[in-house]
Amino acid sequence: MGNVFRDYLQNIMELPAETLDICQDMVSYHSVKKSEFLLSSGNIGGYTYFVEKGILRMYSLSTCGKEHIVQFAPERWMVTDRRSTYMNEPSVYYIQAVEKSEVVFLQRGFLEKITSLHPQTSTKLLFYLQRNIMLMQHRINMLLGGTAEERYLEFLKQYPQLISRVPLYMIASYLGITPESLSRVRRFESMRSALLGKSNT
Amino acid sequence: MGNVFRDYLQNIMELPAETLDICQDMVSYHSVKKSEFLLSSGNIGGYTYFVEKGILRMYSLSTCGKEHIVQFAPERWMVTDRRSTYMNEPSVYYIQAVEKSEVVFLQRGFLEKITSLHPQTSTKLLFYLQRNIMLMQHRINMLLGGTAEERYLEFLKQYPQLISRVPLYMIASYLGITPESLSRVRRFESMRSALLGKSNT
DNA sequence: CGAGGCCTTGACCGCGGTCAATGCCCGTGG
DNA sequence: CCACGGGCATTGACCGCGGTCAAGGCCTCG
Repeated sequence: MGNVFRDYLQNIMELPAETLDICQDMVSYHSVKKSEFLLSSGNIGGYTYFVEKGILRMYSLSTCGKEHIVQFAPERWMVTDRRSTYMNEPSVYYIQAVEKSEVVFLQRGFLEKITSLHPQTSTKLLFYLQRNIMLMQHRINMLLGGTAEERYLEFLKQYPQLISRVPLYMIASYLGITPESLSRVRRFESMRSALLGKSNT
Repeated sequence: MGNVFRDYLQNIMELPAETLDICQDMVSYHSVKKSEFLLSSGNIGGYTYFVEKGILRMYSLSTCGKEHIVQFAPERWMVTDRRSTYMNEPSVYYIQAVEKSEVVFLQRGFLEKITSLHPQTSTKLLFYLQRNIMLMQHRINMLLGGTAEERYLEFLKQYPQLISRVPLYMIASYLGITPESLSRVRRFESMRSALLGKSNT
């Protein structure tokens, strides 16, 4: 198992090393190649994925063949289709590596086991989920209200690390617009900053 | 405190009555009138609201004065601006009664207290939050992909109880479209079902 | 060096937003 | 009991943002 994950559990989740050792057998460490799939639509998701290095994305495929990215998971994020994993239903999502990644696979029930072994962790875990919900609320708010341009600017603000690492057509899909549209928005942006003087360094 | 809430904690959350009694002072029961506000933008949210009867909605106001409904909370749902309540920041949301409602106010930290008193509850609580995230994932998916019509039909499927109780302009706002647009969609729907014969009873 | 993936550009078009007017329902008060 | 008024839903005319389609350029990788 990777050290990033150990670190995360011990420092962020405040989980003692011993508890972690007990659960060793519920986690495993994998290298995944760019574009490799960890979950495909139709299958049942058995794992939650913790990203040590790289980026995963979770997306669905609409009937007309379009990808909709529900979530990016860069370093220290977790991703899973909760419906599939917890309800034991076939997933409607794909989880795929955007770049070569190092990923910790957490077996279904791992987090529950940890909280039962060490109840104090549940506070942290609840907090993590709350944060997750917060972010999703905010995103819904954006999708409801913002124009293509506003959403793009908001994305830049919130995930500056991602723009350079994720292909634009995926970002477009995350924002709910087409690559063409994103391209137009970006042109306007660069024209604008050119006019205002090159105050961007 | 209302019985619905007691029921919910004891049967769904499997919380023993004694534990609940210890926390009595962290909850309070209120009747709220239609259109009354429980939280206004700019204030700090101190409570999570559990709806015993009625419907609450949480929404934001965009700069151009438009409402965006993040969530409806009918009977047995909880609603709160997690960012504000847990980060102690002024909220950007409003929480308002859609109809006359009976609401239990849970003080910040109530749920945490419960899980610390009775750790088994955390599993249930985690489950509740997971469910919440699941639903939001699904909604994001809809907002990303669906046309106005698809979103409306999906809403009908998921929340049939709400259409008759919530004014259409709020549903439009929840779907991220204008009332005019929703009206057009509904006309098409009724024309369609008229043509196909009145197989709708 | 070739091929394929990604980004951009332009022309066109349609969904859904905007604005304005009308209708409908219902609660309130004279 | 009826008249009035205000909130909500609907309709129509118009328009613009962003989607679609097709083509071209560029970079990377085999």
